[in-house]
Amino acid sequence: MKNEKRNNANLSTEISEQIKESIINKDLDVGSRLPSELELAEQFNVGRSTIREALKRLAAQSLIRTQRGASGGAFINHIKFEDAHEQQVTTSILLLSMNNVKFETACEARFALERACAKFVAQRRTNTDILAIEKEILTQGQSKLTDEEFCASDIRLHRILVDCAKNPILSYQLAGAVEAMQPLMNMITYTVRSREKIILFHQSIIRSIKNRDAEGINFGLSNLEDYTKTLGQNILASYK
Amino acid sequence: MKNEKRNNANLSTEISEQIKESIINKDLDVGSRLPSELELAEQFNVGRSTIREALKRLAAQSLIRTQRGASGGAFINHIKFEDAHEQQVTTSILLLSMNNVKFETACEARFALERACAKFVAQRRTNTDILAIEKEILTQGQSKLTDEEFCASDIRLHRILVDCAKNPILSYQLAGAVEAMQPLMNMITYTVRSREKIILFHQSIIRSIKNRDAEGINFGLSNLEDYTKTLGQNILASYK
DNA sequence: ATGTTTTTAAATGTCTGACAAATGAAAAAT
DNA sequence: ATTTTTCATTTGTCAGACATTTAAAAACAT
Repeated sequence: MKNEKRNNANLSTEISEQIKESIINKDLDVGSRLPSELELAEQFNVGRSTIREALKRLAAQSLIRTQRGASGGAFINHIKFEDAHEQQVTTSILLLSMNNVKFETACEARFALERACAKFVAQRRTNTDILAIEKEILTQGQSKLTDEEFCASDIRLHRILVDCAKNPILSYQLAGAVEAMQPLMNMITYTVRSREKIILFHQSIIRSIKNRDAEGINFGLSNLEDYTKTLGQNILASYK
Repeated sequence: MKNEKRNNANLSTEISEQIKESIINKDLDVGSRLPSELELAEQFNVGRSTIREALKRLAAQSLIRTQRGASGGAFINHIKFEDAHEQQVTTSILLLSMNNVKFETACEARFALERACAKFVAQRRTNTDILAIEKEILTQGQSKLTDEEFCASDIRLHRILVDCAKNPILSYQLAGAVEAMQPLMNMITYTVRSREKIILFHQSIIRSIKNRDAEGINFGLSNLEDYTKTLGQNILASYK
């Protein structure tokens, strides 16, 4: 960690980039402690506040965590899937809303990715998974649910479905696509009629999951995709 | 943007979360300017350095950008797919390396996601796309390439393939999965024999793309997946 | 000797005030 | 009318101070 090239940008960015590189290149081990802010300030020949701003940048990406007190400091974080999940979803939501992505486009991506799991879901689903999905389907049948609650349960169901593939990478990647759709899906009005149809699709899908029938899962998902797109037609060109 | 609930955590985190919420909820429009650091400090009743640390956190997630000078300040960023891409890849790389994800698991996810694009690639590929892929295949035939260069071209080829689907969400999501694999793939030694086989697979895939044959693309990708997994066998249990 | 309390030192968190540097706009000079 | 200069605003950086947290060391009591 030298204090070379401080060319163009501001110091705190430069420094945070350098430390980030060191973490990616494994020059710094997970769990190890960075020098104290005062030491870093001396090493990089900058003020303490500059170091602090650099560290805050890294903390925002959960690359480090800080602890106060005697043997405190900044520690290289072990990034877990859950940590990354939230940020992934937030970013995806903003990407959808800021880039005028059509409902149809987002829908297409979401279901295409879900279908990518079908093969593994059929192979690896456990009975616990099935119970969890069936519970959501039951929830969705309750007529007292608000549109938001119905939608939330729908998203949960699809999350469970994806997790059935038992591949953490798939789960992580798809979380962005599936959960980022929630704001869009929340704009749909779920009539009694449409809820019934969606639940029928879900029941068809869970049957295929039970039977370990990948083709059937795909078919059910495709049908659901088509129906979701028609429901989304009223959300015209783009999501504002 | 009030200064309510400053419960548990430290102030700068609290404040950055509040502003982040305002951005997600569209209380603050894209492109609009936040109050100056001094004004924010007054509003939140904290020091300027606290505000600055909060803003640095947001900047690290490219939620805002800052400009110096007279009519400068912090502006709500329009997050584009390219902006999010780099962070997505970095995070994915760290997730893979820090969570002892098996090569096989990462490989499975990567190819499953790529296959999810096949249908759209077959429908939407342009002649320009095909030329770009063929160029990479030619590159890969040059024997003078180092393993790293061969691998880089391989990754580029698959990026182009994914982009053929003309769905920015898919491209963005898959970039993480595909490019994050690069450090793992770089550990593979590409013998003359294995390069030849990979190129054969690529040629089979590009043929199917030309013929708009989704099934064929899937088949080619699956074959390539199997072969990649055998190549990766020497990378034993996990990526260290 | 052992357990408890107090003290201490180290580290981050926060505030204040100062100055540097960039930048756009207004004012002045040409 | 055009160019130059000045000026005000705002972020970037630094330095010093104090608050707060925390673990370990020291002091104390049992």
